[in-house]
Amino acid sequence: MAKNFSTREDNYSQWYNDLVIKADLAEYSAVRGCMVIKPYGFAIWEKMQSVLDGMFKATGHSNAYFPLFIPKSFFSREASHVEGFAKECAVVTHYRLKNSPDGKGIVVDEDARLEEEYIVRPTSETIIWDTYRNWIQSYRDLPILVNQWANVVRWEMRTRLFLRTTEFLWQEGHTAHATREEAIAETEQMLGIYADFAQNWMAMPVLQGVKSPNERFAGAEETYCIEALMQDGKALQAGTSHFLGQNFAKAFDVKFLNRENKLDYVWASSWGVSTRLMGALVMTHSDDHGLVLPPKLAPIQVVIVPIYKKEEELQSINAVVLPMKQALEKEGVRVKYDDRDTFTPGFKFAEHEFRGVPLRLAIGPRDLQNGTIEVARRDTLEKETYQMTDIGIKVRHLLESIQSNLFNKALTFRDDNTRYANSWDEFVKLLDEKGGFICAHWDGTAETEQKIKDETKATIRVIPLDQKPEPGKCIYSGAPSTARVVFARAY
RNA sequence: CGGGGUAUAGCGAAGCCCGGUUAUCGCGCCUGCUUUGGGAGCAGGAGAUCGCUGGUUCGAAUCCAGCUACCCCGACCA
Repeated sequence: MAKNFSTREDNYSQWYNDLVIKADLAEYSAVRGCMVIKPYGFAIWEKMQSVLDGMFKATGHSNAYFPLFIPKSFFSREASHVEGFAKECAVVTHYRLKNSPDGKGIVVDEDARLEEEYIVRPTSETIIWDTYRNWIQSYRDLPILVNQWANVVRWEMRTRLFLRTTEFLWQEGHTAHATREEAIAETEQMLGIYADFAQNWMAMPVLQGVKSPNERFAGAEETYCIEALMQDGKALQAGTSHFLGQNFAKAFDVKFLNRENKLDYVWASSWGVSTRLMGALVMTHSDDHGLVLPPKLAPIQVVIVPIYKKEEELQSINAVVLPMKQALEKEGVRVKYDDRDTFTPGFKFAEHEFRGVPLRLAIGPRDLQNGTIEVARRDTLEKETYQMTDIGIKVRHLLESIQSNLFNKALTFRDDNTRYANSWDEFVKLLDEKGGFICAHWDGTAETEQKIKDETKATIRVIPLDQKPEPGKCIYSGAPSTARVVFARAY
């Protein structure tokens, strides 16, 4: 499997593509820019979904579902929203096909043109706020805390598996509140949930903060984000949470009577993470031997490989493994017993390694004799032979150890690749030679940010929430600045 | 949309310049035997309208024209 597999050093983006395809996460489809997420890849996404969904429910949110199609007119209601998405919308114009007059194939029936064209949702704020108008009359109807799991379409010019596909899967939360403070609190709470998920489940350290006006969501007053650093030194936005102010309430005329019996517009938030997280997961931990998965999200946490020559040997191995597997499963460990007789042990080792299974247990005649089992961990590639007794406890400890090791490794990497620049020359040099996060002073203007982007391709990834006040001068304009922001080249 | 490239078996390639029987190789796939503690070996076998359409020719994967699709680089982006 890992034969003819690129290394990170050699060609990072080739390495990423090879990995996604050869680890069986996804493949290209017949549709340009759209991928097929394969069962193994989808199992990871399902795990992410179920954990996040639990977190949303635990904070009082409910799931609902809104239409895939959005009337074109809805989009023009909120000016900056249209501007942000107009260039990447797929549009439905007809609702019928007919046999081609020349008898060859099938054509669009021009008589079946839609009165009003539909946009395939690139995001659902407009249809949802049009709906909320009917749901909200009084402060007693608030807050509305709704999430939907859905697919969206954004017609990107260039696509990459998981990181940027024309159609992708995500969740989008849309909440409505009686006060500004409450909406902001919701926005920040969800950012916290994303950070928690990224760090404690994906083992991926993230910076939390807000976007500069240039990078803000179309229609938001403030965009919060979690930002991660990939192994090639490029930043990846892993999740966003928007404080929408009253922009959509005003655009869709959503008002409520407050406690003082006065009409007011509703305050809003929206927040989302997508299948892009899969790309983030791959690029955070994987190595030149293939995928590396944090145990908490791995579809298979432990694989057991029997080693035998004769059928009788397999029988005696089964007698030990099957009860052990059951015991592990009882403790909540996801175990696969790979007893396929059509592949050699060596092949299975390589395959599970490539697919990122955190722990591999191998057991053969020698182990049976000695009461031992060979344990190999994917993150360090270390192999060790343990006594069979109490293997359940050891496995659980090892899984925990792998989970925290992956996080610590990624954190060390990020720390090693976070640097300070105090002059323009230094900034450009660091960017070109090292990449990574660069903390620097910025004068706070969109013009300066744009110029920096034009000249270096670096953008302000995040203005950290825990930003420390520090007087300084903007690296580009020299104008005074009160604190550093984080720059990087990004996906 | 601009610039560059590619299209031959499930995948990756050779053949094309210089037209000539049955289109070649590796991986993968199928069958059998031997194997099995890091990607097994041997033997046999299946699998291709050479991207599409038309032209030149006795004869086209190969030459010519048109079309289509995909990839890479740039402008847009979670």
